[in-house]
Amino acid sequence: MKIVVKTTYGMCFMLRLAVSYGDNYIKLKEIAKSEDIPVKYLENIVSSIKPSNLILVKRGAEGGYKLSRPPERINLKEVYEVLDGETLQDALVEESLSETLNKAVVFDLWQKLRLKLSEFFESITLQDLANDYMKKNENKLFYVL
Amino acid sequence: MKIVVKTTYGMCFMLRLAVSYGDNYIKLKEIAKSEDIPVKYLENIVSSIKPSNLILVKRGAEGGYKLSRPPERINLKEVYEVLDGETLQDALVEESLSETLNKAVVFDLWQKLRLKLSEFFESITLQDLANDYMKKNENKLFYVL
DNA sequence: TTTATTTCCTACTATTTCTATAGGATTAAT
DNA sequence: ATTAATCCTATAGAAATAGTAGGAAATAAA
Repeated sequence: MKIVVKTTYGMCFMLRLAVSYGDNYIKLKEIAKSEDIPVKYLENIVSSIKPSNLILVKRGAEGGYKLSRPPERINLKEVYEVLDGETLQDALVEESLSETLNKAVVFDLWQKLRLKLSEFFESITLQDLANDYMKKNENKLFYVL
Repeated sequence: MKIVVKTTYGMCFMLRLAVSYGDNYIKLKEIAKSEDIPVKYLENIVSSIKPSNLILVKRGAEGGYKLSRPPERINLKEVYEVLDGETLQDALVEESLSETLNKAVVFDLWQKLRLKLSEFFESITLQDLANDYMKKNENKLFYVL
């Protein structure tokens, strides 16, 4: 069970939009550069975020992205689910496997696990992450001085 | 984030040993058959479980496997970690990614998630699973009659 | 209206991981 | 000895991951 790079990149992107909430549209290229993410790869990732309506887009020159809602009203479950491609409710299940009694028990276990994950992500908002970011940034500045 | 088939198969195998705890050594072939798992694949999986010392092996004719401890003294964290190949503590992290401030925040998030997963698995024993199995089996028999 | 800039879309590719399969070596009971 | 089981190494096809590439469409500014 792994968190793939795509999910980390996507979460970083959303975090950046959260930190900059209230500003103008943020350019993808800018984020890719400061976060050290391949531009073209981030484009792919963001294109998978768009259908969720979590972000607003402005195309063309001086375009970019911003959150469609205040970060305190976006929880990480929404973000995670769109990045991971499936809802946490349905995830983890292997449809292809035959049903035996043991497997049924184990699938029930995976179901409980899913619920835990769901609760975890739902309990955190993008604003919480942004706050963590601010805190880390302060510490960083402190050590530089 | 997905649970791979190997983990499901491995958990089924351990559950079967838990249900049969107290009996003689159980043959892999037998488990593979009743659980509808490819024999050779299960051999591979079990060979990755062995180093954990969660199971005892008897080679040769009339050989097989059994749990090395009572199922109520084996928690699923131990089982999961050996199946997944790494400890939940260290899992999920992408070493290769460069460190930016955003990534640091997101990695902290993954760390918290790890902790949740760890707690979840640690709170359940193989005996708990075996009890679930028994319960399901009773219901099944009930409906057959 | 042209140019520069930015997102959007489709396709491709290399690498890794997953899911097995194959064949035989080793071990132990009968 | 024979049979039955685990053990070991190697291989291979399929799928997912992590990107790359090239240009089309949209928009702002000159």
